[in-house]
Amino acid sequence: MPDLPCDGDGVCMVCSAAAPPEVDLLRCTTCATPWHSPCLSKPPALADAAQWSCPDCSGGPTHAPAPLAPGGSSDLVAAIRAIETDAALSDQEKARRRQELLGGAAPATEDEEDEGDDLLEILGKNFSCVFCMKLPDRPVTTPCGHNFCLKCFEKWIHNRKRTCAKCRAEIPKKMAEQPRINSALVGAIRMAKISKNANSAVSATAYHYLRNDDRPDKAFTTERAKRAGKANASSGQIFVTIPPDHFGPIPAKNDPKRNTGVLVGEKWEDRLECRQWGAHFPHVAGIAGQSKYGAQSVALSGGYVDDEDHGEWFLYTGSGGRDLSGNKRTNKDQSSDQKFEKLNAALRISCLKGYPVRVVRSHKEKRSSYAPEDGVRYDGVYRIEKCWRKIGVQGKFKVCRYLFVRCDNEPAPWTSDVCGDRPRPLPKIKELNDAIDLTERKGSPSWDFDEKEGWKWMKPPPISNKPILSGDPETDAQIRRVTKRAQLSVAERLLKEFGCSICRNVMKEPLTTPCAHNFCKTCLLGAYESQSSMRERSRGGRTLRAQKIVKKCPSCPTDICDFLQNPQINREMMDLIESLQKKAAEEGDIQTCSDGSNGAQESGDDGDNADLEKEEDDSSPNEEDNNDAGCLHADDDGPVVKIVVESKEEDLQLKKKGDDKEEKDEKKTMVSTDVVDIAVEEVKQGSGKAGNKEVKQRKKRKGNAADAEAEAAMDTAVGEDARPAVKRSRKSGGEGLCTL
DNA sequence: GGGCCCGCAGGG
DNA sequence: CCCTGCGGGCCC
Repeated sequence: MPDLPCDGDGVCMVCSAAAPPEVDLLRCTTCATPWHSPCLSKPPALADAAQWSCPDCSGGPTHAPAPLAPGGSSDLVAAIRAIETDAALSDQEKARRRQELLGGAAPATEDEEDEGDDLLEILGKNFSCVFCMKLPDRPVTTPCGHNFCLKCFEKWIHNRKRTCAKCRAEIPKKMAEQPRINSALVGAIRMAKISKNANSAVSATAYHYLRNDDRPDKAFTTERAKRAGKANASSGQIFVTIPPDHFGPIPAKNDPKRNTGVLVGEKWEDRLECRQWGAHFPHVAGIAGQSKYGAQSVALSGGYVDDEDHGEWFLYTGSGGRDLSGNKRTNKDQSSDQKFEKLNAALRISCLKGYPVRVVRSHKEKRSSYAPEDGVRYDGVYRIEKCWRKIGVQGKFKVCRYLFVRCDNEPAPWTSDVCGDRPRPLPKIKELNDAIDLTERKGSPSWDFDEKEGWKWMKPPPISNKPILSGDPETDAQIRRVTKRAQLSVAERLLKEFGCSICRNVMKEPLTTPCAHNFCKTCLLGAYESQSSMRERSRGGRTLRAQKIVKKCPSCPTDICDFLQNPQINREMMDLIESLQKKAAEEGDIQTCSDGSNGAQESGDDGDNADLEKEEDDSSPNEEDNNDAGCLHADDDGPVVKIVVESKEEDLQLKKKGDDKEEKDEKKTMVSTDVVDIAVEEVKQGSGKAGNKEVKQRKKRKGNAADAEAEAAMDTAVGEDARPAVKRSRKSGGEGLCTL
């Protein structure tokens, strides 16, 4: 028998004793509900009765966690589970990754802990449920702008109270009957808690839960290719425990499978297998790197005729400047200048910093005597001593050029030496005479030679910005999502929770509608500005009864007309937002210097860079979209004002994640049929276009080739799409084929 | 050996 | 999201 309280009439819902004697009644200190103590499965000791919280409020078994908002901790749990089940990881490594996942960055620093505390404090100061005095669990917000736990609120309502416990304002029937959880608050509170509990409670629970989950071991055989062969395969398990932005050799400690590390001369069948051992991660691309951070590795596979291989040193060509239309991945012919951007910029950073760059050679490089006969081979680390541009051998366009010189403690696979490299004089490069944009390292290199210890990091290697890959695409995608969130400061993430879905900025004077959507006061009111709540109708000479106008919430079909009569600012939320903004502003400095963009700040090398940037001919793409992305607006239907009196049953309870898309589509169709109604006012001009885009995207998802083509035709005809036709052709070609 | 094709991974 | 990319299978 579950524990049940006394009902509204004071009748025990367990034993049905009407009006039990007062001594047998226990009042919950949290929700004030009376309980018949003899019927409790675990009645409190007499001494504790004064402090007693009922099973509903104290988190007993009936108090199962509510389904979380989309993108919530279920992602997190899945990601943690993946770590736990990864047999390739030592317990220590697992712990480290869990921590990374939960805390945001590798070893949790004091700062982070402080941040968590601060935020919880801020939250606690601004929010507390009047009933339980705690941070609201499943928070609901009254139209008068006060926040409570759902449970506490329901208890209150259940006791036939129809006024706000805080301000005594009347609570509308709808809110009383169907309170909505304010998911913006849920997110904010949860994040603050996670950031606080990263090292203790949360991870401990997760750890236990996952330890017991003995899913079959994926071992090291995972090959996720869906079709035979590797032409279009997924890469499979990653065996080494380095993040994809790890520089330098792969040491034994990151090779839990063999405990040898990746040794010079190791060979693999192909690029996918090479990737699994971390020597060079990209599946197709020749350069692994990030434009503001550096390049970790390159592949020599004969993709660029300008390459020139001399074993201990070689000349490498940058990427780009080629026409990849027609759904190609590569193309021998240059058709435009390469620039020091993207991966080419990454290589240049490695040059400036003197980072070690891993090099793999592929059998596909036919013109080099150092290339392996078959497969892909790891040849150790090199440094990029100089880079520049020149007109490529094809004669028309500029290419980026890089001088790589070997600097590895292990001998190269082709030498009979037993020792690795020693610093050697730079080779004389003829083409340097007509080099453009020459860039050389000015400061001392990060990776350098020490007479006693050989090649080593003289300056600490750059701190990784990425989680370690598992090779399982789903897991990695989840981890990426989680860490991406984690990369924002906690305060920023909290602020993100408080975005107004009309103006997309952090809310000013937030209003919480009875349907639990949040907007800036001015945005929401502005959206209905020209509408009065009643509409005088006259037909012929006589005046008809005034008809009530329905005003739809901008985020859902709920009529919020009554709420709009006298909307109350959610003061608590407003105060919180202000504290957070202050905190985020303080954090600002720290954020910017930890994001890895300290790339090319070596003394004095900036002059060069600036020059380069200026000189680059600007064939800037005519982007029709700004980065505030159509997708943000796409689900923005704007408030729809209509005059129909209809009772639409809303079932917008907390939806499970994954239902999101359907919900959106549902909403869309609903609106489009409703638009027949008399007055339709859209908040945003141009939302029609956004909608159009959304439709296009959906079609694309469905792979509707005919529609896509019609669309493309329309684009051309209307001239709306300013992209060059070649760029589209790769995409449309792909679509056409994949549907058949 | 060359051309075509396209799933996938990563950068921004 | 959209774009890029020194692959790999397959057909000619």
